[in-house]
Amino acid sequence: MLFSKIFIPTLRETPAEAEAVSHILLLRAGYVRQLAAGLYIYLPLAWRVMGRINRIIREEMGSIGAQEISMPGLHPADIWQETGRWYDIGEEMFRLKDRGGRDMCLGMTHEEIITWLASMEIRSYRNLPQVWYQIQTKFRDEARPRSGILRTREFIMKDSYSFDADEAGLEANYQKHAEAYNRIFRRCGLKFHQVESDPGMMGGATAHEFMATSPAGEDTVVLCAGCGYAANTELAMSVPPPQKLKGDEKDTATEDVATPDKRTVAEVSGFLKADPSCFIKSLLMIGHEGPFLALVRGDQELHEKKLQKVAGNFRVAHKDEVKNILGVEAGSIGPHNSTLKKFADASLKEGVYIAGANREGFHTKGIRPHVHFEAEWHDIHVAREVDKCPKCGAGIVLEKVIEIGNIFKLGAKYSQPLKAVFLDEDGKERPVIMGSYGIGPARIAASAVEQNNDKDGIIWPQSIAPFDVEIIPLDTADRETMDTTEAICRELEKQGIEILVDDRDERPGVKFKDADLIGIPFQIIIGKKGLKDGVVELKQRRTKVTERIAPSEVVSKVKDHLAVS
RNA sequence: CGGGGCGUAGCGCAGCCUGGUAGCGCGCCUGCUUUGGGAGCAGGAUGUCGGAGGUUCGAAUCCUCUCGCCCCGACCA
Repeated sequence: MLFSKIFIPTLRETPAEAEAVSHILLLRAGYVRQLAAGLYIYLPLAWRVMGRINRIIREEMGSIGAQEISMPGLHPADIWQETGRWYDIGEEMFRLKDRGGRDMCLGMTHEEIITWLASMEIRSYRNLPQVWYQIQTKFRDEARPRSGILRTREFIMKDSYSFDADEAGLEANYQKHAEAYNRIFRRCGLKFHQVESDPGMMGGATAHEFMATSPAGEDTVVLCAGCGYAANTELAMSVPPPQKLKGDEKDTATEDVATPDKRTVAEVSGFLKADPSCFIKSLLMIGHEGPFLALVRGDQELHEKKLQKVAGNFRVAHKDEVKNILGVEAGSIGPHNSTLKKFADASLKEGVYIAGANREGFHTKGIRPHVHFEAEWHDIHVAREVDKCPKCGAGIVLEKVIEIGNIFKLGAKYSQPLKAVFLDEDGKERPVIMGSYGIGPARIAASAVEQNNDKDGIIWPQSIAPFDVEIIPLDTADRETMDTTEAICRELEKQGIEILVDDRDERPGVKFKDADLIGIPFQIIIGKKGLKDGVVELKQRRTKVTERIAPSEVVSKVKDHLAVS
């Protein structure tokens, strides 16, 4: 491919709206352009990258027996009404009416549609198992699209769905997908983790996410080097360090102390000269069944999602509600002498604590769990790096990550309402057991850029680079330079290696800068200087290491490099 | 949806506070020179100052409304 014939609008300066590294580089290197918030146009280079990623996905999906199909992006509402998601999902679903006034929506995922298909076509256990997938556009009216192509309102997703007769079959398909996903992300050159995740609204018991390491990520995972425990912080357990007592705590008696104008844990902690871990943070929440207290240790933060899982939907009480319900300001709440229902972090099961006295300007010392208050105990704190692994006690590490794939065991969650049933060997009708499995190819691309770049631009992993090699003839008017370029080009193409030739009549500096920015892993630089010595230069984008070699040897050298990378 | 920021030439920005003929750099076009890391010189083109309304003799600048984009948070099947 000739540079002059492919549209690569590189930018010298960074567009103001870009913040994330991948966003900046994909814009600057001429890969994408933004149409509106969360809507992107993929230019030729980006589309080639997507093509390579999707090819890897197709190969690996094929290897586990998945069959590619294609489903509409426009859906009738009634199927979504049958599963209830038409009503459960709010503004995130794009809804519209057709000319006949029928309710429609743009598909944000395809469980409903594929289950409808299964309900129509699968009759017998003999038809099972099936694994169907597609690489197709999804629509989600995100509250806040962000970070370039990382979170968009329209995006391509590889989604597959497994149909089995029983749980054992699901387990097998789930494992196959997990293995295929590991191969896909490894082949795409990503650093990633497979972690336990919250099944959330997808339903089902088991779910894992595939997370690419990146500071631009929206999620955080907890990783244990000791035993391999890995989980999204939304559900990751962790054991906090022991409480730091001063040693002068009294046995059982509680005592109120004046703490004028001190509200936050930090303020009271400094005032009373006690470590934050000696405090109970009490937060008033409004749940479906009325107000309740959430309790965490003073040195910890409450994880609202974890609490939601055990307490149901809730919201933080407003200032005036705190005053009305408890009679004191937020800084003076305590768990003792309160009759409200309480959810407490498990770390509060033991120890002696200071908490708000439930009267203005005072805190109570000497509060003991079980003695002075009872609660429902759960891990509801935000994991920190000072915490220990819940499985093996070793230290844990927190990492920012981008979600690039997920796998869910759905069970009968969709097959039941949509009546996707089959007759088993005994002639008994049973719901199909399902799993659903997603990958975001654009997020793979963005993650690859996030993980592989330097001050000069992108450094693509070989497997998903838009081209394998960029050839840079420095003087396009020079006969020998162009003859050599064409000869090398022909040989490389014969080997199935994809090449971009910068045939533009530009100064060498411009070509070098653009080549580094675009990030094709190898550059072959052909200039008069080198040809005088009978050599061309083979440069690795990542290391900037340059080898001077004879034109006749370039092809085999490139093949050597491609083989190892 | 809550909080913050920004909309001025293709891109990056200044001008706004304190109203008075809209500027700079890069890019673009022409010519000459140059040709191994975003060239030099000379000449040139380019603006509904996001939009609407208002104040004023006069608005990019002040006021009101509105649209869009970005960031933080909430949300995220």
